[in-house]
Amino acid sequence: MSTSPRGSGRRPAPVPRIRLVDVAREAGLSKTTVSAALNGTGRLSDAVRLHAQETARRLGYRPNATARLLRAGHARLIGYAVREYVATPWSYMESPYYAQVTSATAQTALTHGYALVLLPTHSARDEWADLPLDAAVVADPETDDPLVEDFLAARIPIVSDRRVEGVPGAHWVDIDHEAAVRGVLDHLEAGGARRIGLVAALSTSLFYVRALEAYHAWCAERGMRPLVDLTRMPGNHETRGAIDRLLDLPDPPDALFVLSEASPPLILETVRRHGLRLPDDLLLVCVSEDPTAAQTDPPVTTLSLCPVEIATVGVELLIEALESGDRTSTGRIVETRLEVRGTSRRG
Amino acid sequence: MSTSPRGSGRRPAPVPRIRLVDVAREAGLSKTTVSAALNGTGRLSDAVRLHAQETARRLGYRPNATARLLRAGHARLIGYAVREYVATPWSYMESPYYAQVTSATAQTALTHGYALVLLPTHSARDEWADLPLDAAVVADPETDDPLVEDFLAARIPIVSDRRVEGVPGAHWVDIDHEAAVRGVLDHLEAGGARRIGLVAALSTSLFYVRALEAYHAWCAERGMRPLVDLTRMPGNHETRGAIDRLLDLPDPPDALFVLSEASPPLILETVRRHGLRLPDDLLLVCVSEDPTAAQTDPPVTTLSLCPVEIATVGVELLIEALESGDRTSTGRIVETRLEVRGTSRRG
DNA sequence: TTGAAAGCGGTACCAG
DNA sequence: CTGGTACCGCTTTCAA
Repeated sequence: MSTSPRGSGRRPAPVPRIRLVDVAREAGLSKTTVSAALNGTGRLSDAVRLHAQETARRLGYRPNATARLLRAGHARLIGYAVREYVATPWSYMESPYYAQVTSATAQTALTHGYALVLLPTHSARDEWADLPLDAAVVADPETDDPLVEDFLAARIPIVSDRRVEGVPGAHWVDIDHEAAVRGVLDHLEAGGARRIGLVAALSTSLFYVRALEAYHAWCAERGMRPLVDLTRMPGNHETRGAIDRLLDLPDPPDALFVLSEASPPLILETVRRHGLRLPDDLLLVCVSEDPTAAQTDPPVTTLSLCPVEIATVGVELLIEALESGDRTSTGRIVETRLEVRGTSRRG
Repeated sequence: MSTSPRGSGRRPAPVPRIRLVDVAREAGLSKTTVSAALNGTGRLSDAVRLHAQETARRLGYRPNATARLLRAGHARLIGYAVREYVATPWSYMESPYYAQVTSATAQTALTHGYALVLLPTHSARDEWADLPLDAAVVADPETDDPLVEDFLAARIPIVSDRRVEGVPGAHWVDIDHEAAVRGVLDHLEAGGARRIGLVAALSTSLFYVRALEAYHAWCAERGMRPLVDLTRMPGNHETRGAIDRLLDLPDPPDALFVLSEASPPLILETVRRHGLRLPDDLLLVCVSEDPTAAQTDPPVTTLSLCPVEIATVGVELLIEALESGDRTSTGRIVETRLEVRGTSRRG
């Protein structure tokens, strides 16, 4: 009989969970009527509606989400993966930058009625193939990222923070790296810097690559000798080593532009060990989203890559495409923001 | 006809997505056979299997995740919400503590084949009722948290980091607050502290409440005069104000135990503005998961609340319960860890 | 105003 | 070795 406990499953299955039919039977109504009563649809008499609702409540009925989704044809779920940032599969969360990207992504998705599913950094197809994703956000994809290609092949629209033109279903947000770097260098130059040292991570990350190019171009235009120290990885420890090397040079820089994400107060401490005062002896600008930058003495000037804007714009682009069903690629450039504070402002 | 494009949906619906039947028809086979071929189940001839697979590949077939889930009866999805930490709905991500809880939760879930869905801090039932959650992790629930009650009513097992005994479907991990606080105080006393000042946030959070109780009890046992400064909220700014007040006292403490999460290098800077050297003039222990604590000079002694262990144990408890179908409450106490570093070690 | 029945897209029995 | 068919739980015509 169809009323027998379903699924001769391997479990004891204490209470086989109340289904719509169970409520219907108990209430002496049909599935249809109960469904309509519970969803506020259809035209039912108040008495019947109330009776159905009451019965459902009494039995502790909860609709099966999966069944609804199957019917609805979408899950209102968006996948979220951070690529390339790969100390460990989830370490990106401890970076202020990604913390902001992640929370803003979740927030924006939510306001549009979508929930975010966290995907691991190294996710193969089978990690998400069983998830009913409507769309995906891929932060910092690699070039020809297989994850991206899989999503696209599955006709799951994506958004990434890397400009990609003309790929159907692929949307993007990006920043103008060159303008950002030049903005900082111009600012330092205006503050009196004659020799600007750059600390970056030796990474395939497009951000570093493009920023370095912009730096070299900017220096060349002025006949300024470039002065770069590349760490092998981002992070506090390596960054401090790089700063030490630069400041120990016989001809040390009078300004520092630190691209590799490091803790602002720690950078301050590192500089001070060399007996330098900021901003008098050295101008300093860091790329950082760490709010402590504003709380040190003096506060640290930072270049913000605007993770919140990137995430917000990206998700909106994505959802717009999703809900219009339009797979033509869209994209936007987001502005970076130079927060001028004490370490780069003299007098 | 059943072959007509489904769903006279309001969208243009460019390519109505390939279904299993489409592949079957194209391959001249039945749904069953194609399904078996693709899933590696059943006993099929190699020729047929290959043909089915090839056809599926050629048409770009992707199984519908929702339909599979409906059949499977579970979604392998775990909801994740952080409560009570409520500057803004997602701000917890910027705290090192929660960053670690979150990533460890995701990691552990993943290794057991579950994905994590981010739920907003203030989520009402309708925010997740349509999500096919198998279980949920609720970090820092409030007392009688409605979210918890909703999950339980929906027969969705949960785990939280608050001890709760005997509630079916509710599992927990917790730390021994009293032992943790006493451990720190004993350590400071052994280092020569005669008067230990405490900085905590005025919060309903159980952690602060229990820690304060333990502190007062410990002081009473020794006839030591308690010295507490409560900030209204956790965070760097308020914490520094509290430290300033304590150190400006006519009879200032010779040791500080900072419970309210604040950036270790910033705390160091604050103390130094009072002309104090660490650890000679002042011993310092902070509750913090911030890795920069180990990188300052001197490095800062911290009490770690072990977010990674809490998350790992919690998720394992949860999944064990989930997969055994056993709703009897389980729980575990996790040890905290005192990382003794330069600011509390003299000589 | 109510209910029967047809799907949503797969999977897994069995019978052939 | 293969395919018909029931079914997962719900929503939505459509007919009564």
